[in-house]
Amino acid sequence: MCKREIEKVYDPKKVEDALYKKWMEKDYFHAVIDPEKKPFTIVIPPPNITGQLHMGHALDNTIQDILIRMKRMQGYCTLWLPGTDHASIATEAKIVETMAKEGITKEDIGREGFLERAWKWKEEYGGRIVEQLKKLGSSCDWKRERFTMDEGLSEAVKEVFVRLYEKGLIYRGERIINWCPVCGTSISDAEVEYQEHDGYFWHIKYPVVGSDEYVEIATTRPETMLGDTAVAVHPDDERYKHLIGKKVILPLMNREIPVIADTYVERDFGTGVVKITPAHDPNDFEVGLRHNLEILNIMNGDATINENGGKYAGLDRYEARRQIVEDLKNLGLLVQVKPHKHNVGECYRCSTVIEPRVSWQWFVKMKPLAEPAIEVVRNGTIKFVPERFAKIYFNWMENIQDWCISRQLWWGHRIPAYYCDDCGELMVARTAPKECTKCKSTNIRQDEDVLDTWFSSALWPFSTLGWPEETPDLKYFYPTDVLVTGYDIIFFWVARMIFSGLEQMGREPFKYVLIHGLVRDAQGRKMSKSLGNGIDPLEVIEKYGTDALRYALTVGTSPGNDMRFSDEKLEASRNFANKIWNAFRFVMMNFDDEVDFGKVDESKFTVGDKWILSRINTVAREVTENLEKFELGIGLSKIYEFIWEEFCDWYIELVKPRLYDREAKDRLEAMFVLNEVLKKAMKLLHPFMPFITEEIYSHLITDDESIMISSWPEYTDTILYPEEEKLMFFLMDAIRGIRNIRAEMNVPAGKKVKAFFVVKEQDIRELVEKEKSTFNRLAGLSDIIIKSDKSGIPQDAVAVVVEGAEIFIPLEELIDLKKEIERLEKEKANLEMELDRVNKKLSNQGFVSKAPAAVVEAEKEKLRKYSEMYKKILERLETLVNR
RNA sequence: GGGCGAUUAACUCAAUUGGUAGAGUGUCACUUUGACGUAGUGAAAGUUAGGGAUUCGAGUUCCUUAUCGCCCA
Repeated sequence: MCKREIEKVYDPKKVEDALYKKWMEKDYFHAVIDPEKKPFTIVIPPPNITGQLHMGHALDNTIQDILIRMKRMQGYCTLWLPGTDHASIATEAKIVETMAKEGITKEDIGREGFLERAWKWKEEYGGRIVEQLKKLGSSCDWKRERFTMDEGLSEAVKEVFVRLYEKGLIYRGERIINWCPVCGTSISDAEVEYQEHDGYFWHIKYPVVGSDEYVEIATTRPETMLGDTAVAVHPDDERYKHLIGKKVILPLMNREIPVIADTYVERDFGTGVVKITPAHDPNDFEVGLRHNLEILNIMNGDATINENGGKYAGLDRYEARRQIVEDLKNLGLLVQVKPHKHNVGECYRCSTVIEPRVSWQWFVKMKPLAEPAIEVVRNGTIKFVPERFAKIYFNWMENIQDWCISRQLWWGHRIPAYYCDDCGELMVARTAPKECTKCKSTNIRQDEDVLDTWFSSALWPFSTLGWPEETPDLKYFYPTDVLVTGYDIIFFWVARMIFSGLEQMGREPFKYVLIHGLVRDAQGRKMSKSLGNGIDPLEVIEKYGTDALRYALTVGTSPGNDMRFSDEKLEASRNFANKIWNAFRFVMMNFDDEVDFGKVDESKFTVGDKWILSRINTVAREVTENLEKFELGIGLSKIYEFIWEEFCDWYIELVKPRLYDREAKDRLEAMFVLNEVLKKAMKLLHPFMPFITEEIYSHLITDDESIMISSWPEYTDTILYPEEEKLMFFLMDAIRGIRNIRAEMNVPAGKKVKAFFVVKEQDIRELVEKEKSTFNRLAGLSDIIIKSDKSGIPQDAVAVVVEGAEIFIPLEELIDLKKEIERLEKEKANLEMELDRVNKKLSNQGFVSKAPAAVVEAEKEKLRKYSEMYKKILERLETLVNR
């Protein structure tokens, strides 16, 4: 160890980047398969290449890094596999946007040209977020970094598509899907968000053919009537029974459409008559199938009315709505317009109102895949943490519809399906067929569509490890251990990884799903681009350092709950880093240049030495347990309290004289304990605050090249000193008691006072004798007189009653008798309350017979202790009052 | 409409087999003591949203009401 001047204030900038660089150079993040070791694997939720690091990423990756770093130190072969997602829709939109600025459209440059641009964009900006992840200290195995459109991962996508197709689990069909007119593509059910809108119910009359009767229907989307192919009533509805089988005239279009009976109709809702538009409503589509109705598509991809819409063709959907309502009104067919709140589906990306629309798409048949995926969570093979998220998962999986996977986009994995233009044959193949398998024509073309981004990320836990190749990585690291993510993508991603892993690998993709909440702003609002209330993690790092950011994101949080993020929290975090730094600084300043711990004599260990060694040992056990149960917030608090309160406030204060006195006979032992405890504390803290702990550790006396690859502190029975813990408890209790009295009696801070310690127990007596100077120093005493009874103690003294001793401080003229009596009365009342509570408990038969013996024993011990203290207080009061 | 979560000190949150409610911030008083004022010492602050049940014992389990938030339909 080299002694040197250490800055008074910790400056993260001076160490963080350099340390990360060192770790990279030393290759510590890289996992090398070792059959002797157990693997521990996490795959990163791949951020979008278009993304900018936000607090959500910071939290998610901090949690993963904490788990990974602990496991690495515990000796697992630890792999944290990083990578990025091509984010089909988001990326395509981004590139279209930049092209628009140059006045170019996709169509201008064509598919090839567009993809060229997209890849160029990816090469240029796709790595940005990866660099930002590094600023967080993430110990990812960058040598294994993957991208969802890598060659290997693309192979995996093709392979899965073909396999599912061959098993009949992927099919192409003309079905109703969610269409986003702005993104210009279909999206899956999961990608639709429902938002309450203020709308209207338009009540419209449809004339019945061959009578002067009308039926009245109510609709929230009148423009869809252009595509009506029936009206429906409930089969048991007496009001309309006579109309079933008849026809009505569809106004404006003047088409005759049938009146059908279907139990889907709710008699009590609206008028009890429903218009049926199979091409533009999911429920109507089902009705249409049951009744073999015509599917009449009236809309183009950009949500304008198509040629099937008669005179309304070419109008935007909302303009068409306006005109249709106007026309109906003029025809006298509009009965009434009622305001109506209803939920409207919006595109999760661009918030455009979704248009349900029938079209040819590719689907994954979900039922057979969902069943085993439900089972593995049901039977505990995969556990959600916290458990309640399993319910959300079940709810979704049990009600799942087939998954629409085709997207009308160019950026993504192109669907490996081919059509023969001569005979119409459909071919699904891993490699493009040269000729039609049926008619041998070479006139074939590939499907234009690409796959949903989530189709490829669903394969992430195994595609990144080399699948479909049987790679050593795959064999060793799969299934992975924990997946860490926010609750917002359970449906999008977690669920799909589970069924994909089970289907392709025959095994679950991970054992635990650790769910965290959202990071909100100081007012509790969701951080969003549009609100502009987002806090940039990189700015935070710049200002407070990465360790402070990570601490602030972890402390006092519990899994699955949202958290607020504020400057106050960051300041507290930074202060903690500074506190640690100064504790370390103290140690460094007092170490000798040459220290030989080989000469340490354990018999010279003081009560304080043994106490702190015993405590860090226990803390190590507790923190390990917390981390293994994913209780990161609790674990971190324990380390915090240990370092700040036990190590800094007490141990360092205790040990100072032994260091200042260069001749002290137990100076070496003090240095040893400081080094030892700081080492362990840094190790326990390292997963949370990797940089400062590494920096400090590198200056401590160790055999390790880096804290990152040092061994995790393990609890051992041999470093457990209950007797010393008890004595230290007395020491701290007594000192606190004296300090308290001094403050209450307004004794000037610098004034030293004499104290009498009345002690009965031998071990405490010995402690006070041995640690006399400690008491003097920390409690502001000038002298301590140890006695076994109260004889000879001046009357005008204040009394401090603690467990194990009665301490008297003669304050002479300083004492205010009235005040002292008041104080003692207050204490008496407190003790009476405690005694009352304990007595009630112990006199309760139920408690004594049913509570665990240890709990009863603890209460008895309290009774003994409080009675003793109570007795002393009474005596004291008596002497003062009788004076 | 169904489900889930939250409601704890002035503020923000913890409290994971049910065993006398804790922290950070803030507040008040004192302290230029040789690691740290991004600090130290001491203090004040809570009928754990309301009601009920189970239990020897409930912030924790169950039921119910209220308010807020989220997810699903």
